[in-house]
Amino acid sequence: MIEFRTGCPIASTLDIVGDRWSLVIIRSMVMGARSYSDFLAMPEKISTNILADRLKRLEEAGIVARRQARQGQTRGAYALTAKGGGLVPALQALARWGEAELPDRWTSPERFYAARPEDFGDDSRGGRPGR
Amino acid sequence: MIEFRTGCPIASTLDIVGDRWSLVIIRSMVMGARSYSDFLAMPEKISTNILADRLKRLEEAGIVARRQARQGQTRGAYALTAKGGGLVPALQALARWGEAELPDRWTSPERFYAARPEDFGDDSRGGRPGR
DNA sequence: CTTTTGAACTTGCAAATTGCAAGTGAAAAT
DNA sequence: ATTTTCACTTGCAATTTGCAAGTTCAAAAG
Repeated sequence: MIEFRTGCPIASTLDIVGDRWSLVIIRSMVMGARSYSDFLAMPEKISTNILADRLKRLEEAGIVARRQARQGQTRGAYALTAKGGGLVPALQALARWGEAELPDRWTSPERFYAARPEDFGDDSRGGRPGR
Repeated sequence: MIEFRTGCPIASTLDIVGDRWSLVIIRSMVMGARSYSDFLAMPEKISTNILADRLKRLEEAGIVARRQARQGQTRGAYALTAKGGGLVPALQALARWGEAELPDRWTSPERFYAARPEDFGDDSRGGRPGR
């Protein structure tokens, strides 16, 4: 069980995703990452134990869902839930700040800023936008 | 010197403010906290060594400025710079997510959502809005 | 069908970060 | 002049992070 410092919505949100890796993982999911190896391939080079732990915590928090490995599927894939998709605006705001205030950062691809919370969750079959 | 994991603007922003306390401190500054003891009085109960360290790092990052203790002033006060004010939208997005998705969180006061980046920085004498 | 491969974790430990409690030193208050 | 308060610093213990090896199990290869 996760311990909230106070009832403050900001502090509480950070109690869930305010560590060194969670938002980086979620960013990659917004950009299309689905599998464990997709996350291990992130340029930031997360280590495997931390990744496994973060995925578990994010799943427990209802931000990420392990999609059932159905017939014909290779292994379980991860997806952002609707709740997780709700973090998209926060991620975009952090990205804008980084691009505006820090020198020499990458420019986020257009599809990142085009992402909307509604693009995620609800096991929406029928066309994810991103490629 | 701060080490960036990659050139990703999100990861880099988190390399600066993505620890357990920095954004909580900045939230309190948006809400009007100015002095060391204001921060120690936060409901989240930060410990003094962490607070001193975070203020130093945020100052080095240009997010917070130590206002000179001039004649007639009590002791040095801290203020958000324009660069720091740029984080307001990210904070508001995090707050909205917390209020929408986490049960029983506090409702942020109206002035928090009313805050705008331009309210901060540039040693703006002549009327801070808050209060 | 047996072996190999590779993706998805686990485990063990060292290093770094965080948190608590107790100082310290200079300015303010009395 | 002495006490109190504010703004830190210091010394550990506890937690978290990171690295390097395993381990497991399904699927592909032989």
